Amino acid sequence: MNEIIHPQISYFVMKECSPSWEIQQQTISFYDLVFVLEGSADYIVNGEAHHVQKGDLLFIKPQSVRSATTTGMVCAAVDFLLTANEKFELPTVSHWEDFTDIERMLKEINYDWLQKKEGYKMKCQALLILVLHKLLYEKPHQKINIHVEVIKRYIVDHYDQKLTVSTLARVANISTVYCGALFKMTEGTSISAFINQVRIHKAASLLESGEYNVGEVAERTGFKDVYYFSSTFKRLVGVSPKTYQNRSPVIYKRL
DNA sequence: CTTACCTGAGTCGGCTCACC
DNA sequence: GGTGAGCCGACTCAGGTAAG
Repeated sequence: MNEIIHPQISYFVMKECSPSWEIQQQTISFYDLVFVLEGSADYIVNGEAHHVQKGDLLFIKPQSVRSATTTGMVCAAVDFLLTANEKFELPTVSHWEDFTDIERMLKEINYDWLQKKEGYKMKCQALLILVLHKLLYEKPHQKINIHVEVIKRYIVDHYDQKLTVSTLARVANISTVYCGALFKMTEGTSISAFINQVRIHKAASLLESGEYNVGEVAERTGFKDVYYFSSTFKRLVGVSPKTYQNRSPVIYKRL
């Protein structure tokens, strides 16, 4: 699957489909995404029947044969194309417990698509990429834990400062031990590992910039000890900070 | 001389588990 | 959702080597 794709929206609609609505059997030449916001519908995709209802996402690939009927449904549908070397894969049907974010973005696309003001295609394309990113990288049944979100955002905003679990627990207003356990359970990684990951990602971009030496990068990313920074960087990235910097193209030259 | 890196010892905070 | 205890690994510090 591509890390970045450039979907060209050919058709977008957000509408209420009456019981008389139907799609005749046809082979499509585009990607078709249908998000059911209310009601239900019966789709047949490549000979396979799918009953979709509120919260269901239907994903149909190009060259698929599809037909559909409904007893009444509110849905958002988007048809899009990718360039020849781009690919996008999702299950034909997936169910989303919490689709408020997706619905909000689809409504935003609808708002701009209907107005067709200058630059609307660029904005709709960007919003569709956000929707596709969410569909691809978030699990449909994944519940976002508000405490963990608060902790992660605090870490990203304060990675250059001394961060302890007790500080983060206070920020999230939960106990220290529970904080660590909750984070591990939700994210699958420990808090300290997450902090290191954020710091090393930031360090890598500072090194790439060529503006700072290894010691300055260590200081700017919250590492008190440049040697500890160096060993952590090497453990996570695979090469020492200096080697990494030397391999990166120069963006800024130090004076 | 400066910078980067390595190693070993000691300390302390975080993680896990059992339990409430 | 929270606590206590024990273990372990992350981290610090000091001392050293190597390369430019």
